[in-house]
Amino acid sequence: MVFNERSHQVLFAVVGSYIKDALPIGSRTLVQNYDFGLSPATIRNIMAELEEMGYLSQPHTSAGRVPTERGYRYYVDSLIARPEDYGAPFGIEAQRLASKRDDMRELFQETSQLLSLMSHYTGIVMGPDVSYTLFKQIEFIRLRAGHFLVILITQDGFIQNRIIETPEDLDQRDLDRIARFLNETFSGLDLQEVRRRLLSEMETEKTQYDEMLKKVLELGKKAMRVEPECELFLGGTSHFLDQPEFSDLEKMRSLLTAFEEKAVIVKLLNRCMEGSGVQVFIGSENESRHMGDCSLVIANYKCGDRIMGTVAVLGPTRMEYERVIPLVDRTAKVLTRVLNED
Amino acid sequence: MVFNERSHQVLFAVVGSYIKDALPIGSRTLVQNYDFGLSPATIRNIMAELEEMGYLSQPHTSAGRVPTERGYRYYVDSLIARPEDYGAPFGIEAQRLASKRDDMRELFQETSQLLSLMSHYTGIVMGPDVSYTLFKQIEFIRLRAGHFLVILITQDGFIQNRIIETPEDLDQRDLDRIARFLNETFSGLDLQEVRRRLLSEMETEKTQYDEMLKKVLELGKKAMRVEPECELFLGGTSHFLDQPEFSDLEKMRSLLTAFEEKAVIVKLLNRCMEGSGVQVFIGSENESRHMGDCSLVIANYKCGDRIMGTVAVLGPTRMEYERVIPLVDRTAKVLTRVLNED
DNA sequence: GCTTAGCACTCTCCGTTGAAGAGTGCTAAT
DNA sequence: ATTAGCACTCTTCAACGGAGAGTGCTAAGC
Repeated sequence: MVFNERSHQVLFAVVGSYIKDALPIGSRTLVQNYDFGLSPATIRNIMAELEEMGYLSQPHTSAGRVPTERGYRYYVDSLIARPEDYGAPFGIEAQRLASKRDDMRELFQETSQLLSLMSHYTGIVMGPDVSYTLFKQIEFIRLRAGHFLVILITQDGFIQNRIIETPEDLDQRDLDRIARFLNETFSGLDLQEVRRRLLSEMETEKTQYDEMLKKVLELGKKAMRVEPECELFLGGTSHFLDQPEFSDLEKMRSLLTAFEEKAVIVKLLNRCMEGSGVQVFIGSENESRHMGDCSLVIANYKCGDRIMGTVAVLGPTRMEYERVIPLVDRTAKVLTRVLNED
Repeated sequence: MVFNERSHQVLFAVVGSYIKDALPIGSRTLVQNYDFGLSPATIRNIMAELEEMGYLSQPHTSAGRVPTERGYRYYVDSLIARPEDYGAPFGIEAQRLASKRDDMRELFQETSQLLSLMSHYTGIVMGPDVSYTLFKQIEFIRLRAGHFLVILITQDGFIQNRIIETPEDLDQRDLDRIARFLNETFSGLDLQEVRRRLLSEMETEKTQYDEMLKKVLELGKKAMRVEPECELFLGGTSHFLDQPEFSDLEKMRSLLTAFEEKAVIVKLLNRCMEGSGVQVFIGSENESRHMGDCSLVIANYKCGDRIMGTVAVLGPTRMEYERVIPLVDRTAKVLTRVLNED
C-alpha cells in the first residue's frame, strides 16, 4: 500500500460512493455518510493529497472529487487482494447450467445471460478456439451431388456443421468409410494437428497412387478447415442503456458498433488467456478506443488443465466491482466444474 | 383518391420533405423547394384543409406541419399502388446470396444484413416455421451412453441438430438402421405430419410386440419434437441510433428490449404471412406498444407455391418508403429465386 | 504538529428575460 | 379563387444573475 490507512479509507469511500451514485463527491457529504471522526477540512486535505498523487480528480474547480483510472485500479487491486472466501458457488444457477451440459453453444449462451442477469451489465462468454480443441468424431452426410454436410464433434462436446463441395461426387457408403478412417486415425489430436498431418500425408509420394486414400485426405482437409476463431456469446447488451454515462448518443453508438464487430472483444479477451484468477481491465487499459469508459472483469474456465475460454462482464468503468468480481470468479468456477463432470 | 390533384401533391411534398429532414415544414419553405406555382398563402389554405382531414398536424401553433399516421398511410398506399416496374433484381447481391444457398441460416443472416446495408435501417428475415417444412433426412450419432446427436435435414436445406437422451443405450449400428427406416418411411412429409403418424403408430396394438419398432418410434418421436417456432435474423440493429427520433433514451431502451424479446416481432410478422406483395405497417398499426414510432415494410418469400417466411425492414415511421418498398420487394423475389433454383 | 473553524473565491446549475425568427390564420384586395 | 399584408403565437437561443456546492488557504485550538 502506498499510503496510510486513513488515505486508504477515504479513497475507498470516494470510489465506492461514486460507483453507487455516479456523482462527484465532496468533503462534506463524505463525512456525513462515512463517519470518519474527522471534519470536512481534514478530509479536504487528504483528498488534495490523493488528487496530487493521481488517484482522484475534479471535473471542475468547485465540484467534488471523482476517481481517476488509477483510483479505480487501486480500488480493484485491493478488492482482489482481499483473501476473502467468495462463498459457495451458487446452487440453482449451477444446476441450470449443468442441464445444458450437452450442447456447448446453449451452455455458453445461458452462461452469458446468467452473468448479465446477476450483474446487470453485459455478460460475455468466449468459447474455445475450435482449432485447438481435441478431435473426437467426424461424420459426413451427402446432401446432393458434390455437396456434403460435415459434422465435427470435439471432445468437449462442441458440435460444428458445415457444408463442403467437391468436384466429384461420392456416395454415402464411401463417405462412411472415409469418416471411419478419419475417426480411427486422428481421434484425440487437436484440429490444428489433424490438419497438419493430413497435409504432410498428402505430400508423400505413395499417396499419389492410392486413389481412395487421396479422396480421404482431400475430404478431410476440406472438412477440417476451421477458422481459428472462437465464438462469442453476449447477453444483456441492452443493459448499457441503464448507465447514465452512456446517455451520450455518440458513446452509445460507438459501443454498439463495437459489439457488432465482435472481433475487438475477442482480441481483448485473447490477451488475457494466460492469467489465472480474476483480472480486471479498466478504461483505457483495454486499448480499444470505443471502450474508453468501460471496464472488463474476466476469468478463465478450464477443461482439465487446459484453459479453454473466458467469461467476462463488460460494464462502465464505474462498475460495482465489489459484486461483479466474485460473481465472475464463481461463474468461471461453476463453468469449469460443469465442463469437467462427465 | 379522396381529394384533388393539388392537395395530393402538397401532401406528398410534406411527407417527402419530412422524411428527408425530420423537420416540420411550413408553407414558405414548401413553395421554395417544390415550385407549385402557388403562393405560400394558398398552400396554407390547402394545408389547413389537410390538417382538418387528419393527414397533417402541427406540433404547436406556429410550427410547420408534420404528417400524421394517416398521412403516411396515404403516402405509402399511393407508392404501392404505383404500377411501377422496380427494375431488374439486383445482380451482385443476388450472387452473394446464391453463394450461401446451401446453408439456410447463413443465407438468412446474409439477407438480413443486406437489407440493413441497403436500407440503412434494421433488416429482418424470418425463417420458415420448422414444423411445417418437409422432412428429408435424419441421422443419429452416438455421443455417449444414452446421449445422441440428431441431425435433421429438411428439403429446403434447413439443418438442425439437437441432443436427445434415452434411458437405454443404443449402438451406432442400431441408430443407422433406425435412421434408414425413418428416412425411407417419412421422406417428403412435413414434420408435423411425421410426428402425427409416429404417434398414431405407437398406439397401434401390434407395435407393443415388436421391440425394435418400438425403439424406432420412440427415438423418432423425440427427434422430431421441434418447437413450432421460426428463427429470426436481425441485421443492423445499431442503425436505430442514426435516427433523430430515437435520441430519446426511453424510446431507445424500449426498442432494444423489444429486440431482445424477438417473440414480439415474430408474432407481428406471422400476422402478415397471408398477404402477397409488399405490405407496410405504420406506427400504432403494429400494436406493440414499444413500436409506436416504427414502421415495418414486409414481403413474403416462397418455396414452390408455399409461403415460407418473411423479409422485412424495420425503421422509424419517418422511413424512406420510396427506397425501402422496392428494396424489400426485390429482396423477397431474389430470395424466392435463390431458394427455388436447384 | 495535526486538526479544525472561518472565509473568500470559483464554478455549475437553473430559472428568467427578451429579442429574433418562423409560421399561422384572417381579412381585404386583386 | 388567389394573394398580399398584418397581427399574433410559439419556439429557440443567448445573456444574465442568484443560489448552492465545494474548494484552498489561513489562523486558531488541542
